[in-house]
Amino acid sequence: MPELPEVETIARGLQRQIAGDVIESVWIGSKPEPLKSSAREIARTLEGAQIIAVRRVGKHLVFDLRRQPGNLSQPVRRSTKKAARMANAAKKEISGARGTLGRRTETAQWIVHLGMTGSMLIALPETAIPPHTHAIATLRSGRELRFVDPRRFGRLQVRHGDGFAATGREPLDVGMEIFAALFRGRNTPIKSALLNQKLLAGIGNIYADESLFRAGIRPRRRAASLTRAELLRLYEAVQQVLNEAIAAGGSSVSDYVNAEGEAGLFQFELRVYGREAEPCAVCGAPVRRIVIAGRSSHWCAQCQK
DNA sequence: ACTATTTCCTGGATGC
DNA sequence: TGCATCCAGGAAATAG
Repeated sequence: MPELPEVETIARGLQRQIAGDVIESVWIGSKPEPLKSSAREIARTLEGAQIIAVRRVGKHLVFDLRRQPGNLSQPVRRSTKKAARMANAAKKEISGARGTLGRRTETAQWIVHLGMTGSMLIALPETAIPPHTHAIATLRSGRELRFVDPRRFGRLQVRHGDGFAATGREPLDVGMEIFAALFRGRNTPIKSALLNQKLLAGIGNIYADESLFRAGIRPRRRAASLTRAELLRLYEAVQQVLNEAIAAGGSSVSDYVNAEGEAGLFQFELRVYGREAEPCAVCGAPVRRIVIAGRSSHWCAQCQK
């Protein structure tokens, strides 16, 4: 399931391959459509837009777009000096790192949440369209961007402007003091707190379990009961696990593949997730599985207190 | 204001 | 073999 490292891997692949490309047309199929914006609004926003950048925010993929309002995809006319000047200004903006916003371009964002089983694939049009393909964006380069999601928990959305923000802190950017403050006074199990996207954005079931194992903290411990030393261990464990997982291209435990359709490798490094009854890699005690907030939680009773 | 539970969805695993 | 049932889980909705 795509969590922070998986979404980061996909975003990097997309950024490398399709940044600068232009979306020429959009097809949205299947009903009910997995959308937060209407199909019409998504098509209207994406068609003719240039992809300036692709990045990750929490578990969301964010496509930063730039478009010429009221001037879909046809080239800018240069019949007058004024038009030429404006075209140059627009060009400068597109090639420049972050120019001032001109009158002739506007920014928009395509926000994609992959849910449990979603993938965003770069494909050539001649390759077979896999089952459960819910949206296809055709690019000027001739390639296609395909949103595939068997379990349909993913969501597509467009926004005007460039202000999409995560609901919670980025685990890899947050400082220790703010991290510790997130859990202060919370009576919920630390496992639930780690999954709460309004606190930290991007951690899901796999990396919550792995982080707690590395930090030596039982998943049922009340968040507020963690000592400063434990919070520090958790802080470091979260960053370590996420960074290692990103370096390994994510964990492919179910359907996850990156933008090129390749699996990750971090599933082989998981120490407790999905290892119920197997011996703990550190002490040999059997890994346990309990349910917290309706989610499987894997842990070692010897190593975690 | 918080916390806990239910719901959505479908392929794969399990059970009889 | 076949059919029914269960399970996985992110996040929004609902309940307490």
